[in-house]
Amino acid sequence: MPHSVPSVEATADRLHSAAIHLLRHVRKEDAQSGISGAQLSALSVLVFAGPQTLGALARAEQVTPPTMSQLVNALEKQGLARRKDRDRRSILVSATAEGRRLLQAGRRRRLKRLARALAALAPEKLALLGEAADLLLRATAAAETEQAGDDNRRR
Amino acid sequence: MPHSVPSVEATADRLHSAAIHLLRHVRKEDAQSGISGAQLSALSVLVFAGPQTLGALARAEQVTPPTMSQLVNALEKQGLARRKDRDRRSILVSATAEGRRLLQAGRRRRLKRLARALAALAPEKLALLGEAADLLLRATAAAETEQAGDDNRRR
DNA sequence: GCCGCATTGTTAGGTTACCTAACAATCACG
DNA sequence: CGTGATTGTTAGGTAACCTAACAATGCGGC
Repeated sequence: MPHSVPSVEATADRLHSAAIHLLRHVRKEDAQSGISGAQLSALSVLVFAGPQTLGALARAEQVTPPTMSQLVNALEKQGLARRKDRDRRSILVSATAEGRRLLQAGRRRRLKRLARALAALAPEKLALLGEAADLLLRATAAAETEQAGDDNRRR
Repeated sequence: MPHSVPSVEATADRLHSAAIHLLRHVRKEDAQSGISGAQLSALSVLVFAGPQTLGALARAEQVTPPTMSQLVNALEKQGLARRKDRDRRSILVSATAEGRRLLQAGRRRRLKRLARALAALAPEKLALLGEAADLLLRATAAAETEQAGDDNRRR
């Protein structure tokens, strides 16, 4: 087992840890949004991935349909999302303008906090981080689609 | 507003997104651990940061003391953590050997999944990711200690 | 020494997030 | 058509969180 070159395992470990700390850091801003983490996260999917059926949204959030139904109830009651019939059994959930506003405001707070943490870095370090983020996004996205079949079979 | 050099804001944004996707990806393994996400996360702090008072653990998990008390109850009932008196009002919570085992097993599953996603990358990309992880860890850690005073004042 | 005040946890009681089981309705397709 | 798979919701329960109130202890000033 070679280890002279950066091992995949060690890199995975450090990335994992970094991601945990990063999100723990920025999540401190979320209290100010006035809605819960679960609702915020669902809303975020709606805003960035667009309108979804309830089932798709549940899968995206790794939650069962009844749970998502109730989260959407809460979001609707606050005017942040809306149900719309697609055919007569499935529905499309989408964010309202107010939902988008609330989400973006919270997101800006998160990013601002993260930006403060990055402010002291030299430009080339920043560039390196940017490139790393892109690599990571592509790698996890690829792994998702690969394992989509797997996961479906497993449930 | 300059944008020729990689802007801090844009980089923060991509890192944020990458971290979210990364954790969403690996979290799929957690169901197999048999305990809940909240318990797993608290246990992880105990294993990696060592024994803590209940209050410190609550702060680390960004949760109130009663909530943490109840999480620790659950962990104790399963033999994964243990309370120990420090003086006669404060207690030290620590992971048991079984707690450490369970945590490490889950962690290995997470890392394995992440490693699979990284497997296709060229060695130099891996090295880049490793360096990025380190940079990030240091940057967020520094920001934490800086804002510790701030946060204390705010509560 | 001791008195007040801050620190540390727990109890009580409530809300929200999540689950499984059961169901209702609709769609798709032979 | 009618049967089986898909899509949501209702019902009922547990776990995760909160605030308020409290009990007990530690600690610094006098």
